[in-house]
Amino acid sequence: MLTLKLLRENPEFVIKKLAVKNFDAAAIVEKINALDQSRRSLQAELDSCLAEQKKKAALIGGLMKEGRKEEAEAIKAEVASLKAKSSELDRKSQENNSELESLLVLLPNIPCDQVPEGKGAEDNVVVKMGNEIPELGPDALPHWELAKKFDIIDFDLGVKLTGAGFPVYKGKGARLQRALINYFLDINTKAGYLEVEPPVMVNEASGFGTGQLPDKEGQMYHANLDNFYLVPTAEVPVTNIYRDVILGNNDFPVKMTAYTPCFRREAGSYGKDVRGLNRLHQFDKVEIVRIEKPEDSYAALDDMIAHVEAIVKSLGLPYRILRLCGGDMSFTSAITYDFEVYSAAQGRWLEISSVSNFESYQANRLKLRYKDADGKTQLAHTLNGSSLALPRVVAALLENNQKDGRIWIPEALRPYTGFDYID
RNA sequence: GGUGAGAUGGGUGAGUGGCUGAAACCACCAGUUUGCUAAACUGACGUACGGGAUUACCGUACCGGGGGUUCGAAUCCCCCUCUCACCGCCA
Repeated sequence: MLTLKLLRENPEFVIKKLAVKNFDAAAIVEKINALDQSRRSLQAELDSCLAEQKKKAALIGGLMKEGRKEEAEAIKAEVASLKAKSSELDRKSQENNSELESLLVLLPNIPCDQVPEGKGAEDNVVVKMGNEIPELGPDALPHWELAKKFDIIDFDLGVKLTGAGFPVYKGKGARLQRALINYFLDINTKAGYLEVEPPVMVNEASGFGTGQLPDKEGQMYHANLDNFYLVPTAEVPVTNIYRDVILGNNDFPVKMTAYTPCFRREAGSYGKDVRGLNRLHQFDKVEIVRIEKPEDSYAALDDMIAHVEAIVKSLGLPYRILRLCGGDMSFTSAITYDFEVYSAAQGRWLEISSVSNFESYQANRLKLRYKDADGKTQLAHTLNGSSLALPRVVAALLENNQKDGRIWIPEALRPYTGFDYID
């Protein structure tokens, strides 16, 4: 959520910036500011009415004790009429504020200055590329064929047990998953991220805190008997650790990492782009989350990007880093960098990480604040990124490293897998 | 699943109708004392919104959440949620 203060003090700025996200905010901003205005005047009126009510009611006890019954009764009558007035004002202001609130959540986060303009994926800017794209022979197979050939991932069995998008990893396939998770967690903790193992189901308040609810309700699996949601990413439980928290000025930086399975309904996405590991309903991901002071958040973002890049580099996968354009960014993000790896047999770039700074947008919803050096309470900044999401890493590893009838495991990973190749 | 107890500020915990935005203690913060540490003493110590000469100040709301009774509710009533304990079951 954007803050009312910003909208009130700098509406033109907000409108201009949201245009970068192709969002026409003019009408909403104007409405919000009108409602904000009435919110304040209603509250001022209500407060003074309540103050008078309170003062008068307090007199009654004393008058009764002194036996001045008639005076007491007179005041009672006055209070009664004040009460009628204040409850009417209260009703009005509640109505006003809930309308305000419902408009406020419609506004996406404003993109920061570096975000390029653009409509969609084709307008994203490639800021960096690394590692070589391998030359594969004409008999190279896509990963779903390789998975079958080596019997390491069984999509059909997943269909039997659950449904499409819930693969079963077997043998070296399963071991590879475990190796990648441990490898990523080890790198992250070495870089100072605290390892956290959170619940994979969250309550409604947590879903709201990070912005999945109410807008993306249909994208999460819902355990309706208990009203819990299966997490679509570790970002949700991990960031919510700091919901309703006021940090001290010296509690920074907060750096956390977590592995969780992620569950996504992916309602409405079908077709060839979702084949094999490209898009799943359940997948494994290691996430990093940071909470920073506003003045430090962009340095933290750079640090996270370098960190994720080092991991991708170490796996030897050809990668590129994209700065997403306004039209392709998420609702809540101020800036997002996507990491993609090249999956050679498919001939496609696959997104394996998304690193974002949310500035104070999430923090405002989460009520995540800190006391600055002057003792003032301010909203903190939140950031997160995948480091990394497994399935597409696996897809690219399988496809790019097929050679001589084997799939070769990158050096860095071998201590974790315990084998050098899959055959 | 059964039974019972409970939810008060960062923590422990007092408070059964007005003098309680809330005792006391602990923790935290600032200061004094001190060779250092510790201890002792002094002071400050919730959040949000609003008003305002916009760091002093004032008002209102908040004692799990919602509703009700009353001139007045942390305190009485109703509903909901959650937590804990014991029993049963169980990785």
